Parts: sequence; C-alpha cells; structure tokens
Amino acid sequence: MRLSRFHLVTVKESPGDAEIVSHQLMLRTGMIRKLAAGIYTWSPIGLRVLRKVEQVVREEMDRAGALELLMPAVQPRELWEETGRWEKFGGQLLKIKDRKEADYCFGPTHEEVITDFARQELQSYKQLPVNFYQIQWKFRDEIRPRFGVMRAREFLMKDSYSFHVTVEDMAREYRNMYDTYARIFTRLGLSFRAVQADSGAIGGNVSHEFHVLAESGEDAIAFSTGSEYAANVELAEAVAPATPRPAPGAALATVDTPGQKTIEDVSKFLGVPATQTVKTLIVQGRDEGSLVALVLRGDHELNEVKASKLAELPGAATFAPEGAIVAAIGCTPGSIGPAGLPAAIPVIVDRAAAVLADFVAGANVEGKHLTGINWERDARITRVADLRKVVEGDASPDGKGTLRIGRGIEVGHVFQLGQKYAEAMQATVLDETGKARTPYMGCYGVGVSRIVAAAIEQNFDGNGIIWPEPMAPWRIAVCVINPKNDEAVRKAAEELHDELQRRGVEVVLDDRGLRPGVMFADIELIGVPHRVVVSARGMEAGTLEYRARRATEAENISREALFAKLGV
RNA sequence: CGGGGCGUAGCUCAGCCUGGUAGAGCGCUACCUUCGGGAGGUAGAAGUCGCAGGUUCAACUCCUGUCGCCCCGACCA
Repeated sequence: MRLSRFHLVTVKESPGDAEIVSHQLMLRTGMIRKLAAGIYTWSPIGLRVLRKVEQVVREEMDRAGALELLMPAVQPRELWEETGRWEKFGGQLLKIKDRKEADYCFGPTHEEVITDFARQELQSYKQLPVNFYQIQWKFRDEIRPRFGVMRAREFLMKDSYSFHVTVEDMAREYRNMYDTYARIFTRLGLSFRAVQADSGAIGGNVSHEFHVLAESGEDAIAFSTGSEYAANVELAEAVAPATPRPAPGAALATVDTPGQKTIEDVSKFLGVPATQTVKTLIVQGRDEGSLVALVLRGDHELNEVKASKLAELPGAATFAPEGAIVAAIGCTPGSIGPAGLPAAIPVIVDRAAAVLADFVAGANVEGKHLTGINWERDARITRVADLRKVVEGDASPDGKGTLRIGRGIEVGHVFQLGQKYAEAMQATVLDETGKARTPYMGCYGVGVSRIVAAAIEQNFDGNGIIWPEPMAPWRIAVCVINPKNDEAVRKAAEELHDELQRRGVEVVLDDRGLRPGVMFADIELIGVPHRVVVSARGMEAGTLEYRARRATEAENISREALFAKLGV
C-alpha cells in the first residue's frame, strides 16, 4: 500500500468531548467519525483494524467447529412477541415501521431469529449438536452511549448460538466456546480475564464474561493472585475468616460520643481501629413497615446485590427512613448498634463482623457508644451471611491466593441459555425414539468493534496507539526521507516495499513526501508496529534504520536482518 | 428520566456579561525558501454564528421555544 494513495487524515488535537484515550486516538487517527450519538463511520484505516479483529474471531470460530451464517438486521415484531421480548427488552430495542405501518425492530441480538431458523431447519437429533455464528452489526438504543465505539449504539458483534439434545452436551460446547474465546483474546495480544458473571433471572445457569483489563473499564472485577478465579465485584464471595471468634475479654461499657456519627469519627474519637468496630444498617424488611439490621465490620462496605438477595428483604436493599428508625429504636442512624435492638428486628451479621470480640458499636442511645461488646453475651445474631463488598487482600473464594480489584472492559460473554427460547418458540427435534425433544441452547457473544477500543486502552503511549501485531492496520511502514529530491532513495524505498509485499508482509510505504517529523508522528500515531527508514544517509552506509514502535532507539541493520526480524 | 454544560470556518476555541453587523491557532489552496522529529514567508479560499420565533433603529450577543451533542446520576444488563 502506498500511503500517497490511501486516505489518511490525522489531527493533532482531539475533540473536547472525547474522554478516554481510545476514543481520542481513534478520532485523531481518523479511524472513526461520528455521525450521531453512538453511531460511527469506520474510515479505511479504521476498517482495516476492525477486519483484522473480525478475521481472528472468524478463524477461531471456524476452528472450534462453528458454522458461519448471516441473519437479517431488521426483524419482524411477531417473532419478538413469541418470546415476550417486544415489551420486555425495553427502550434498548429500536422499533421501526415499514410503509404498511407494520412493526419491526433493528436487531439488538438474534435469539429469536436463530430459534426460528432452527425450528424450520432442525428436525432430527442427528443434526445436533450445531453451533451457528454470524458477525454482524447490532443496534441497541443505549440510554447513554459514550466513549466512542466502546459503548456505541451501533456495534459489530460476533454472536453464536448452539443447539444440543442434552444439558451435558450444552455444557461441553460451553466449555469449547470458553476455550475458543480465551484463544481469540490471546491471539489478539490482549491481557484479559474470564470472570464469573451473574446468572441473572434464569437461575442455575452458568455464565462467564471476558474482560480486557484496563483502568478505564466500566466494570470492577475481583481476581485472585493465586489462581484463575475472577468474578464481577458484585458477585465475588467474601469468605468467612479462618480464625474463630475469640472469647470475650472486656466488660461492656457505655461511653459518651457526642456528635460522633460516622465510623471514622468514632474510631478516631475513641482511638480504636475501624476493624474493631461494627456498623449497623437498618433497611426495610420484606413485610410492609418491618425493619432488618445488617451488621458489617466498620471498615467494610455493604454489597447491595448480595443484600438484595436475602430472604428477609423484599428483593432490594433500601435504607429505612430516619423517622421509622427513631420510632423503632429511639435514636438516629449514627448511634445504632447490634446490642439491645428490639426483638422484632432480625440481626443479619456479615461473616467478618461475626468473628469480632470486644468490639465497639452504637449504643442505640443518641450520642453514646458501647465498648467491649461480644456476640451472644451482649448482642443477638439472627444469622450470619455474606453481605459485604470484597476488598483488595481478601482471601480468594477458591482458597488459592488473595483477591485484587481491577477494572475491566467486557468484550465477550458466554451463556448457557437452556430451553428458554426453544420452548417459547416451540422448536423441537425428534430423538432416536421418535419423540419430540426441546433442544438446549447456548449463546456466545464477542464485541468486535469494542475490542478495537479496548486494545487501544491497553496499548498506547504519548505518541499514539501501539497495536498488537495481529490488529495493526499494517505490520511495517517504510518511510522515505525526501523522496521528491532524491530519485535513488525513492526507488530504493519502493523496491523494499515491493519485496516485503512479495514476502507476504503487510507493508505501507509512506511516499507522501512529508517532512520527516510529520511523517514519523503520523506513523507512530497510527501505531504501526515496525518502522524502517530509507534515506540517502542509510544508502551510503548500506543499512536501513529500523525501529519497533515500543523501542526508544532506532538501530541500523542490513536488509537481511530486517527480513529476519519480521520472520520472512 | 433528573441535574449540569456546550452548539461560532474542516478541527480546537475566543467574542456574548456591557447589542453596532465575525476573529485566532491548526488544517486546506498557490508560490518561494526549507528538508532526519509536528519548518518559515507571501497570497488566498472558507462561517445565513444549530434552528424558529420574539424584543430592538440594530441580535453571535438579550428573551422564549425547539433540535442536536457532551458530562454526572438514576435506569438497564
């Protein structure tokens, strides 16, 4: 490729509304241009990168035995009525009408269409298992699209759907896809983690998300230093402390703590570490007007997802209004503690708080706290539960290593769907006894366009993008110094470009004749992994100047050494 | 959906408070000089100031409405 014939438009300044580095760099390199909120044009250079990702995904899916097909982007309402999702999908579903006023939507996902395809195509168990995939543009009318193609409304996705006679076979394919995804992200040169995800409304089903690790990630994930364990922070289990609760050593005593409301205030005032205190949160119980006390160690935070799943709560953790607390307990939230709570209030204690002895908490009297509190002796425990958010340094739930908290960008999701869609849409196959059976399904998604942004978040420096080689628009750039004034140099560069191309290297020749500084800045900005400079100076010495994108210094090498570096 | 902000040249922005008929830098075009890390000069093209009303002798500027975009939150997964 000759850059003089390519459309490359770069800019020095990035638009003020681009917040994260991938968005800024994709705009500065001209990879994408916004048409409307969350809707982008992919320019020739952007598309080159997108196609690279797409190709890796396609190769690995093919290798895993999946079959590519292509489903319509526009889907009729009737299909969505069958699964109830025309209404349930909510505002993310972009609904459109045709000239006859008939309802359609622009596909945000394709469970309905594939299940419709399956019920027509699949008649016999002999056709199973089968895994269909497509790489296609989806549209989800996000409430707040942001960060460029990271969270766009229109985005390129690889989605696949597998069909199985048995649950066991569904699980086998799930594992196959899990491994395939790991291969895809490894090949793309990304640092990632497979993370346990919420099984959601369909209980018991298994689900994993694949996250690219990056500071700017929208999801917090907890992962073990000593094993493969990783989970969404909301789901990560905080295991019970290994050490048992010590025996009581101190007598219960009341102390005046005027105006000391927060744990920080109280621990500073009394000179007691926050880890020796507990906080008591009063939330609304399942029955109208009832209250429940949730007790956590002073330095821990409530995990609302875990709390909302407690049987004593109405399905959500909602703090009780102050008035109700004063009426039931006799003091405001700053002075509440587990000792001496009314018998009607269940006391659910977090695992870490339950092993404390001689601890400090509110006295349930305004402006007073108790010291030397001990469970059973001074305060009742209705039951112990996992209530808190995990923190850095917690033991990993699988017993290996400790947890670290990081941020991730979700680029893949694998899910065992079970029979939900096949049942709703009456898809069946005949088994070996001639009986109709409802197949089990799995579904698996990869955010192809999001991967491009995620890769940049993980690979950039002050000069621009540093593409992992498999995603780079070109593998090497041949830069010519002063091609206009020096015919011999220009010819030599073209010859080198042609030779690299003959050897199967994706090469771009920067023959635009720009000043060297501008040319180098552009080539670095667009993240080409290798660069070689052809100049009069080099020709005299009989060497080429080579520099890897991540290197700080260039080196003078022979033509053969260059080919060796590229492995050609 | 609630709160906040912004729409002025291809891009980044100033001008608006205090009304008098539009500017800078970058980019773009031509020419000259320059030519190994975002060169210098000369000349030039380019904006119905998001849109629609209103106030006024006069509106980019003030008022009302509207559309678009961005941020925070809630919502959704």
